[in-house]
Amino acid sequence: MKPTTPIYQRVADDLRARIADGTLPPGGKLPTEAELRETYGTSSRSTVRQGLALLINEGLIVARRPQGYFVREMRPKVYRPQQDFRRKPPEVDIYTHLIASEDGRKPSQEIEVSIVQPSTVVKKRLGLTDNQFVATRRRTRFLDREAYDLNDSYVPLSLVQNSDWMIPGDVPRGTNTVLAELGKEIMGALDEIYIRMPTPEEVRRLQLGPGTPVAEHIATTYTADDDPVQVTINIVPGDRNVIVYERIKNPEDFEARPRYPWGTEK
Amino acid sequence: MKPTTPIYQRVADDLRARIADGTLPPGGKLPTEAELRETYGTSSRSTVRQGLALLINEGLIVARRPQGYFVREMRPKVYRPQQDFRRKPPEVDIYTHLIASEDGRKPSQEIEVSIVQPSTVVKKRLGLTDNQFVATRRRTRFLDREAYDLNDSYVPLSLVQNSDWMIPGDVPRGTNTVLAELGKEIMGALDEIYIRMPTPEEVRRLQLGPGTPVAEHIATTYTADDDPVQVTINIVPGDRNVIVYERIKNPEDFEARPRYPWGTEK
DNA sequence: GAGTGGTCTAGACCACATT
DNA sequence: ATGTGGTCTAGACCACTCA
Repeated sequence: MKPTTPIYQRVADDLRARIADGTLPPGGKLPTEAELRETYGTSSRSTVRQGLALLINEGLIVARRPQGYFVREMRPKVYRPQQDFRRKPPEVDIYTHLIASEDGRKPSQEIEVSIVQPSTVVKKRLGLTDNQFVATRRRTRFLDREAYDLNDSYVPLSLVQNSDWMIPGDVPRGTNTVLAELGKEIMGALDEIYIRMPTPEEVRRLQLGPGTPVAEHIATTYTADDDPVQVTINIVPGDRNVIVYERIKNPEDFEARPRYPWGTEK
Repeated sequence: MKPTTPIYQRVADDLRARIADGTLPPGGKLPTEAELRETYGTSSRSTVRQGLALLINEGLIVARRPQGYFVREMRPKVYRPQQDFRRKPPEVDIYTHLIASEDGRKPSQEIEVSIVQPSTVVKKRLGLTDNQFVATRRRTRFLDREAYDLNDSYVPLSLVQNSDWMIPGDVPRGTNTVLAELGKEIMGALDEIYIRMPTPEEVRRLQLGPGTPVAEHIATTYTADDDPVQVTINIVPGDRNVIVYERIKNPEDFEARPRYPWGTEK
């Protein structure tokens, strides 16, 4: 009956409990590997490191060489409201301005426009055949220099060739307005949210710490006659965002709705 | 300039590439630790294990002792549609029936009802003072025996005392109907979605593999006069779910909307 | 019984930030 | 210069499943 819990598990469990009850506060310093080795009997260095690795992968602590291990501080989360789709379609390029008004931090973005072969994910959602190309706007968006999401939009090339959509910079009136001028007014959208660990590429672009999962948010927008127009793939780091949706029975009540009222902490 | 990449990184990078390009298909067997040790020169066992640990934490592989390491197979994702809030409020307890009709798998759930002191998360959203208690329905929901989410609802105790809400079983007409009968008709909701790694408790209850992140979905429902009624906290494992929302400009078009049409794979 | 991964030991040398 | 974590070596014993 007695499957004595491994030493590295006890290390992780004890430290996790001390983090949970506040004995080790956010930003606080953990014992060094040498100290832990002593605390938990004469175990070897890799054993305590194995325990610490668990906590790193849970996103609870970070290692800062050569200062030691520290309890991770959650940066304030970004308010990411779902736009009211009943009054106006979502405007992707004015996102940063929306956020700027909610928060003291300065938004900026890097935009890169190109023509590519669509991935199967994009192809399937736009209903494309094999030899059709798509135009893509790849954005990395920052708040006070810190990257806070990746946002790549795709539309069939035939649709936007020679339009403002292809301008490699901010489109002040919003890309959806451009699409409306091209006869593709957005009337609805389907959002899919996948939860997963980031790829190494995403870790690099978003400077993610270990143990930070992401949401992959795929939004497909449609015209009134169910014609898919644009696919947007949004990579949202879990440690600096909360995704907020509002649902309401009667759209006319919208003004009275509670916005996201809980500030920066859950 | 040449910071030679560590051996364990090369192990992880190579294997990750082979998984990405399909050389190692889902369910396929990786080389054993001994084989990898040989492939990457005379390195020691812990070195290759360190590389494999990276892939495990990325959710790409699993270790099955004593068969070896295998590429993780994504189980078909559960369709989790956003109910149409404009026609009827969400009915939490008939969730399982909704899903049963979309999918061949058999749903079941365990429900436990109790009275507790609210956590700060719940207290804040329900606007409670310090000495108010809440009633809670904790559910673990299964599909073909596999747990696929945790769903805990909270309402002020004063509201539902002696009502059907407290029945520790399925409430066929839905808990929101019960609340409506108590004078609290749900007219809107605010959804927050946090992305994070699971707690050990969640790992246990959902039998999560390493490297599986979760979404914590907090839904707060309101009456027409902005009175919070119920908080539901839903823990959604990332490896067996996709969260789907639909947005639409004109509610009357709803019937024509595209549902989630992409089956079990992204 | 053979082979797998799980746990652990007892060292080594290194890069790096702070003192 | 010191002490930290990062990487690596070269073993050990164990539990478990499969042939």
